[in-house]
Amino acid sequence: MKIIAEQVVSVNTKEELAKFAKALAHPTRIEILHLLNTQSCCFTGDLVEVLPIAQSTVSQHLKELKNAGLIQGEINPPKIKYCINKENWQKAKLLFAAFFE
Amino acid sequence: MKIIAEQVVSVNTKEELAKFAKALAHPTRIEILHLLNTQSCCFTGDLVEVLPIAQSTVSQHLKELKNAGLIQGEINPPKIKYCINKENWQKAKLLFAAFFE
DNA sequence: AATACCAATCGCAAATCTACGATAGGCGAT
DNA sequence: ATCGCCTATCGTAGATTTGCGATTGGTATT
Repeated sequence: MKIIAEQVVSVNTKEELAKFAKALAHPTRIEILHLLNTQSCCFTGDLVEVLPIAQSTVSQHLKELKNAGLIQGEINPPKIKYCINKENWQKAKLLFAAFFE
Repeated sequence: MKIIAEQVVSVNTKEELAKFAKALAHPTRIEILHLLNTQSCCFTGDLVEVLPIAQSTVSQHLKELKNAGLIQGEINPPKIKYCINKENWQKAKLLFAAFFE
C-alpha cells in the first residue's frame, strides 16, 4: 500500500468541488456562465434567443446553475435577471486552482 | 438583446472544458485524481483498498478519467500503474483558470 | 500445463440527466 | 377583469451514469 492515508482534501471540499464540476459538465451551461460572466447580467429571454435549445431546457439549466450556487436571479418585473454569484464563483475558482495545484 | 454575438469561447474550448468538468463531476473521481496527483502514481489495487466501492466500479471511474485524458495507465506486470497525464492536466488547469478569469 | 493474481469488461438494475411540448403562475398594461 | 408577456414547472421519453457481482483475459509463478 503506497497511499498516504491522511485525507488532505476534506470530504466537504471534495464534494463541493464535484458539485461545481457537475454544474460545469455541460457545454450549454459553460456557455451560459461565460455569457453571464462577460455580460454582467442578462435575462432568460436573451439566453433563449442565443441558445439553440427550447426555453424550458434553458430554464432547467439555469435552475441547476442556481442550485450549484454559481448564479443568482433577481426579479426585475416582468423579467428575471440572472447574474454570476460572485462569492461562490470566487470559491469555485479557488477550489479548482487549489485542486490543480 | 444585450448579448454580444461574437463567440469568445470557441465551441471546441467549450466542449473541452465541459469534458474535463464532467470527469471531475464525481467525488470518487476527485479523490482518485487527488491521490494520483499527490502520490505520483499508484496501482488500481491500491485505490480499491482505499475507496469504499467495488473493484469494478473503481475500474469504471479510472476508465472515464482515462477517456477524459486526465490520467494514463502504464503496464507494470502484473499490475497497472496509473499516473496523472501531465500534459492534459496542465491543459485542464489552464482552461479552468481562463474560464474563471 | 495448471494456478494465482490483478484489472478490465459484461450484464443488469436503479438513478439521474437532457430535452421537449404543454401548462401554470406572476406581473403590467389595457 | 382581461389580456399578453415572460419564465418556471410538469409530465414524459430516451440517453447516460453509477454501482454491483460475475466473468474474462493477461501475465507471472509454480
